[in-house]
Amino acid sequence: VYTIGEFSRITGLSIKALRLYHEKGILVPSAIDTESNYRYYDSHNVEQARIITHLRDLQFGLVEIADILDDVEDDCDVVAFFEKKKIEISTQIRNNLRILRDLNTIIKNEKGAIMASQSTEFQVEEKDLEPILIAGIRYKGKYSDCGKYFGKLGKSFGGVMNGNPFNLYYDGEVKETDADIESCFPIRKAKDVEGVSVRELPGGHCVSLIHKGSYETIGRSYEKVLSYIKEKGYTPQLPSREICIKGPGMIFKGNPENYLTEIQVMI
Amino acid sequence: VYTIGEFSRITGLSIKALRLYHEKGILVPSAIDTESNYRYYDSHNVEQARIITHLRDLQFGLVEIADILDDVEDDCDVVAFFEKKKIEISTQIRNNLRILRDLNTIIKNEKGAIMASQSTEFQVEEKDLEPILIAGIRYKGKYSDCGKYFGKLGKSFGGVMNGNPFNLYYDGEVKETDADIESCFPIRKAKDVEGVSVRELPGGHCVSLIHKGSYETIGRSYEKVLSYIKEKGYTPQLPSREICIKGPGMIFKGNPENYLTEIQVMI
DNA sequence: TTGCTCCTCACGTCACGTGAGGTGGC
DNA sequence: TTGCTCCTCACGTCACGTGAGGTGGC
Repeated sequence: VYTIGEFSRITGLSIKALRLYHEKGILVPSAIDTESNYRYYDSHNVEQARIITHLRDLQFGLVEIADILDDVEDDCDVVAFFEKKKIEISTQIRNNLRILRDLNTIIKNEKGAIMASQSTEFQVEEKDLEPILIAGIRYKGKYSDCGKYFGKLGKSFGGVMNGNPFNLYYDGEVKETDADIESCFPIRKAKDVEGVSVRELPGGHCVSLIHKGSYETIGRSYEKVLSYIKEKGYTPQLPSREICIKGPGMIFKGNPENYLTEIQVMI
Repeated sequence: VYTIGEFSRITGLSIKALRLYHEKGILVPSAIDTESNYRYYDSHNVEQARIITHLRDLQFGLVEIADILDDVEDDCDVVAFFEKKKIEISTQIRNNLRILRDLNTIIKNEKGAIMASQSTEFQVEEKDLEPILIAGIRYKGKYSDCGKYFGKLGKSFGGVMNGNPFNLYYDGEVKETDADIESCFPIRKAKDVEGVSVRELPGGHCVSLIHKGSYETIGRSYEKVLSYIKEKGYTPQLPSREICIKGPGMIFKGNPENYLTEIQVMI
């Protein structure tokens, strides 16, 4: 026979837990001193404790453990309980995997934005772009519609998105409304979705500038890009690209002063 | 402006939850009637509620949400919180996957045992056995040592175990102690482990009988098998196999009266 | 006397849910 | 008057942990 302290050390269950299990009738000491109320445990209790610990490790609650202990004396009878628990655990796992995906998406986005805002002084520069696989939805409307379309794309391509969203502008001029826009996501794997164009966007040489601040002031950055192109004697090509490096976040809207948009004009 | 009921319907947060968030300072109504203490919410609150809901979906507790809301106004600043949460969630997933594996193992074992005990009337019968890939540890000792060796094998081959554990007996006679035993598990995939023999156990024709009850009475079942073999004029071959269809369970010891052991003697 | 072990309350944690009991406007 | 909405306590859930305050034997 063991005192509660010894028994706690043997079983790895805390004294507080043991008192609780006693109170709930889950693990009753083999003897209790009527004078002092001291609890005394025996080797049969050790076996019970092993079972309880095992069930607790499998995420069973004390009430469930009590039920199992009452109804079951053989592993056979436990199968129904376990099937139920299996469903619970599977649900938890699925949910946690979703959370992990969401967290990763946000972290990746934000890290990209932080790096972009540190690494560059927002000068006009020339770049070579690789071809990329994209999914895009083309429509006539205004810039602010793009959030809606990014949302749509996100639903269909959530798992295979592979970089920041961007818009393609097919108009030669700036149009406030009725503009010809394609909202796109780089993706890892092609997939057929109704109303979405999945294709490879060709690479090439371009002139690029990162615009800092609200979208409303992007005109000034565009002017810089276009005057640079003129100066160098390049021929700008449509569509132009606007990559959303940092816009309103998934969680917070953030301060528009800190939004980052990269303008790319192919030449 | 909305009353708490309207706001609850808009945001999908319960009235009780909204009152709690108010109390905790996480989501404070834009106005409160000094007379009636009625809470009134506005569109800014709707945006706050969206953020809170999103964070709650990502398994953040209310205290963490309060911290984030205090410290953060841009998704950038949230990365540290999210990295931490990512570790938490990953740990949960790993743990849940382990639980799922454990549950599946027990369920599979018990279902097998239930089927075995229903499908047969425990008659001596002849069977053809397929060759199987096994991992085994051979030792000299007594039957009751095998639990220890099954435990060892379980640790090394936990992920690839593929059926019930069994013992091979290399002695022609029954020995209480100092018997030549190999404790084995069928496995799905070979793996090199120190002190463990991994190999294919050949198939063939055998005489089989399921023994019901404690191991101590298995001698009688053996006699039945051997007299059947003699009757038929077969030549028994070593080692004989004893498959533990149902023994002491992972959780409960169960009643030895219900233990099932299949004896197989190759001929 | 000190240190150790045991005991019994009672309260805290977490994110609410569930009443009870009452108010005010339609 | 009835039904609806809002309010404030206060208590329950879950599996313990954390004291407080006291006992008994070495």
